[in-house]
Amino acid sequence: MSTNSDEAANYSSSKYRTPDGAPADIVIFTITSTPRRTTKKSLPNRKLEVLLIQRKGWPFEGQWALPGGFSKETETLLDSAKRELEEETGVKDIHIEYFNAYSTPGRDPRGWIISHAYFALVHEQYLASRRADDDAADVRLFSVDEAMGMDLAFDHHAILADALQQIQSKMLTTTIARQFLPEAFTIGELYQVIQAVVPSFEERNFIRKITSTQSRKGIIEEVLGRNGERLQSNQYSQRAAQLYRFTDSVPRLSIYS
Amino acid sequence: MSTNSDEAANYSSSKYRTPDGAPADIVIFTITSTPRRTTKKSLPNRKLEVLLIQRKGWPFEGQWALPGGFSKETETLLDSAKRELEEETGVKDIHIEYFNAYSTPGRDPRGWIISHAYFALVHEQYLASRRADDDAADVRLFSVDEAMGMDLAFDHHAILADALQQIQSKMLTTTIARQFLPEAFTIGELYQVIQAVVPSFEERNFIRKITSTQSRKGIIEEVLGRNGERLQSNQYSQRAAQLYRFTDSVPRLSIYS
DNA sequence: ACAATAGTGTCTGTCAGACAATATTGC
DNA sequence: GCAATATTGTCTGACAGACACTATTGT
Repeated sequence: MSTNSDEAANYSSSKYRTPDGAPADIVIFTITSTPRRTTKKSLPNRKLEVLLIQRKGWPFEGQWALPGGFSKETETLLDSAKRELEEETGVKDIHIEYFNAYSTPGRDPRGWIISHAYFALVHEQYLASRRADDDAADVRLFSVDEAMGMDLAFDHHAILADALQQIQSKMLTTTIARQFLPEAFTIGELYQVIQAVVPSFEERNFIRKITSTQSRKGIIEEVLGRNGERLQSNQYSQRAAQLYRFTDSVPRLSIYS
Repeated sequence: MSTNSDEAANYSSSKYRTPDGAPADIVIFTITSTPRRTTKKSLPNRKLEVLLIQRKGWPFEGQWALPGGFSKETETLLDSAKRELEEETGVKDIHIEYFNAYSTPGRDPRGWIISHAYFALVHEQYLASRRADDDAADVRLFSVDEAMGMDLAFDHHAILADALQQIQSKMLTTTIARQFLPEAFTIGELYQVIQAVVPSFEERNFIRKITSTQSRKGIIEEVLGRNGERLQSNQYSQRAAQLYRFTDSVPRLSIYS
């Protein structure tokens, strides 16, 4: 009876056509804040942005594309995506999530290449250095609206569209909003983050629902100081606002109950 | 300036290690009904089952595994998965959905093989022929509980576990229950299907919530005959029950509203 | 009559949605 | 005082959750 390695050697001698690569592409989202021009303290304008790179070589030379790179045999796709993310942004240990694979024949002129798409959520402070060298760079943040209107390389337009749908859905059904916020935040900030990702979101009694509705009360909690006093912030307003943090509770949703 | 094909030819001469295949594996779920032994009409027992095949050759010869097969350069992964699904079950045009990729190095002794996992939901009537030749077959339905306790080939245990989590989540947040039900069904049947997939689901006032709660009323509707009379069924009960069908409305859930 | 499922009555406390009103405080 | 945001008051109709109760009909 033959050993495994014999069989493997035997197997690999087959002449099936095999893929020419398995890259991971990453849709890196961030929310940028720009102060409003008012005489009083006010909430900043927040905008959902996505990081694109300008391609240097064939194919699609000069066009903007999602950052990505070929994965290696010795790593998982997630490792590959994380590596790429760190190369582009300099940060690691960031929320990153797989969402789809793209395999339409001919999608990549280099050959049979199935791309694996991740999205990552990065706090804007981590991208501060990037934003300094802004105009002439080959790595830039674009507003999502703008990016959706561009002629991106490969099928990256479709990938971006899918990623956007993902993040919008997850923004409303999970607590990923925390990825764009500091540990302690005000209700106003949270509301803005949700609206930056899902512009159609509107909830008149937001503060009331999230703080005093029994069924939703669990997802955030008041931040208390060491003496049990409630910590507040007046960073964005004259009147100080209560600070909250996300709890560890995982919301469960159902259309049937 | 060189043409694209020149560049492609030039590019493909690179000697990067490339994957040895990109298979699609499919977790095929169905819900089987077995009549209860009662003297009166009664609802059947429903059980969530998954289709497994017994491997014929190296590697993992003799072990049970998820059905799957290598995709080709000329098809998308979805096409490949659909083809495989039809080969195993004889049915097509069935709900099939991508949910993850598996790329841990060494997961497949045949080489560097990234597997793409789909789940499919098949109405039990389509698998009726399979169930005839039951015991000695190399293709069989297992209850999910049983399958989760087996030593499956490759990392198929993890894939199955992920698929189960997916389908449970989607059962409660989307209308995939329709895939396991006839066009017109009773509330009792719907309740059973949900419970077959999510055993912990329990909703005392189920009929009331789903039929008369304003916010949920849209997802199913009464089935009416040609004269506007309400159609009922007494297949499973002495007292006839109103028939319902799913509407086309897509439920939107949010933890913030 | 009875088993098995289908569906309604009723009650209490909570929530949703709308909008007005008040609170706070740097400028 | 004013602007800008934060937070509470108040009201009505709808819903949630619990449980008891009635309805239907083949066997």
